[in-house]
Amino acid sequence: MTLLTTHSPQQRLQPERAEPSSEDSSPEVRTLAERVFHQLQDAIVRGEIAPGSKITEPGLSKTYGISRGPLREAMRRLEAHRLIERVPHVGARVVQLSMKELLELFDVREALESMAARLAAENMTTEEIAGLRNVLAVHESQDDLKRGEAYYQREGDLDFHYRIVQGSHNKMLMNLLCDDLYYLVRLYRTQFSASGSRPQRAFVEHHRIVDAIEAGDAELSELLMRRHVSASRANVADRYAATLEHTST
Amino acid sequence: MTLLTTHSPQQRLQPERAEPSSEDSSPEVRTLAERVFHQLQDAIVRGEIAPGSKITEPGLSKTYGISRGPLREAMRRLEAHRLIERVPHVGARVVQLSMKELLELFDVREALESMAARLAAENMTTEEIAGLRNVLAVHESQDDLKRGEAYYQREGDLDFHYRIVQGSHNKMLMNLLCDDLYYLVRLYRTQFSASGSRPQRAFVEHHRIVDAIEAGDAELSELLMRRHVSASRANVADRYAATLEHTST
DNA sequence: TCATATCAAATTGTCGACAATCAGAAGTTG
DNA sequence: CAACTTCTGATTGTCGACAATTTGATATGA
Repeated sequence: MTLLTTHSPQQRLQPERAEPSSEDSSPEVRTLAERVFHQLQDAIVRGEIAPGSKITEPGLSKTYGISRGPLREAMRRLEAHRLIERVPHVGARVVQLSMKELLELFDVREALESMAARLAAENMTTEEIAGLRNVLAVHESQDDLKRGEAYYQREGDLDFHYRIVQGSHNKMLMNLLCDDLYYLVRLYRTQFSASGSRPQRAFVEHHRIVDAIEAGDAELSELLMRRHVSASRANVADRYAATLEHTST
Repeated sequence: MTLLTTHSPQQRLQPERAEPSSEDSSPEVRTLAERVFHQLQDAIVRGEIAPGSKITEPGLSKTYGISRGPLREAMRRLEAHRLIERVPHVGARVVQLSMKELLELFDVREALESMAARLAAENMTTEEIAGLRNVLAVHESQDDLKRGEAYYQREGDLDFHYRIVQGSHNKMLMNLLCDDLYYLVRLYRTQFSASGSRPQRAFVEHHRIVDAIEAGDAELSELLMRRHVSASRANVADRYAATLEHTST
């Protein structure tokens, strides 16, 4: 399923673009380093490269058919995004997640996303709010169809948070959350594979948040988003504690 | 007190460096790419490389006496830290700051540092708190000596915030604030060179925050830190507005 | 048998050279 | 004289090769 883009000696930047799903060519795929960065990012987040596994430059170089130069630049970017860990003269491996770090990530998200919700209540346009409501509608209908299924709920949930961050109109916040942390969130979700969680309650919370944003109530938006993330964190922590007790007892 | 690990038996580059201020050799200077990354980071933050100026690979390569390979990796890291901006096939330039982005940075700091203060109140050890108080003492004595002077107050202020973030014992928070944002804060301070600000009031606020942390009052610590950062932001915004009116009127 | 020292294979770090692309100067034409 | 085209110079992107370092395996000794 991994679409291998054969180098295409001709065809520099044909205006034809058909793939709607693969978004690896929209922003910056004019260089090999950028392309392999996005490919590796996807592969890691999807779990196609095992977490904790060592990745070697000659190996990847051969796999992706490029030289080690651009590859190393891509790895440097992955390192900066905390998706891989490197040790000089030793090598790199896909980041390995601990429950402690996952909870740390939730704390950071709570801080940043509550701020995002506050700013969104102040700055979001009516069009953006409409789009946000639409996301909730799609989200909900899909949940009607397949209620236990968590996959679509997954992306829908991220899409919801994503749009609120965009609505903050704060570029720095957008970069931090969307470019850095959300990839980590996806990684954690695939690694702790299940962690499906409280869909109904999350729905209600999402709606309340949008209501507050639409009303322009910055304080309430912030508070609700803080609680929403905090509840997710508590849910994950509880499940983890239950797992521990279950195995030990 | 930064432990210098003298490695280099050959020592190709500068045989001796006596600068006590340059702390470029503590964590990871085993490779040229790491070294030039820290050197460039310092040079940019200090304003030695003009903001907005275009930086060219052959130029830097010659300046630092290394090949373009490691240099490009260093630049990729600088790009990830938002200290330079790159355009494929065109070039890179030192980031140019706008007041809008500075205010955005303050919003992000407000969110993250208030969370850090909350966690610090819960997790900081007595030794760490003692160190924090010591920073305030040094801070204050220097202010007694040279009250108008803002330079030492500068670093002292950052040191204060730095230690609280460390005290949160949240690695992700530490990385985000200390490795990414604080370099941006320094850069903004040198670019908006003055922005000396309300030292007395900041002193009081710092003390109150430490009091709350020492008392283990997480909620209060968070609130005070939020107000502290918010006040700094307002101060900068006011000065900027005044500057605008002054020039236009 | 276990511990230590030596060594070899593989991997990472670095370099110089070539190809692709862009920005600006020069020239041409209406 | 202005606008467009062409071209040249420089810069960026990519590659393959060499040097430096690490890891694990082998051999040696107590």
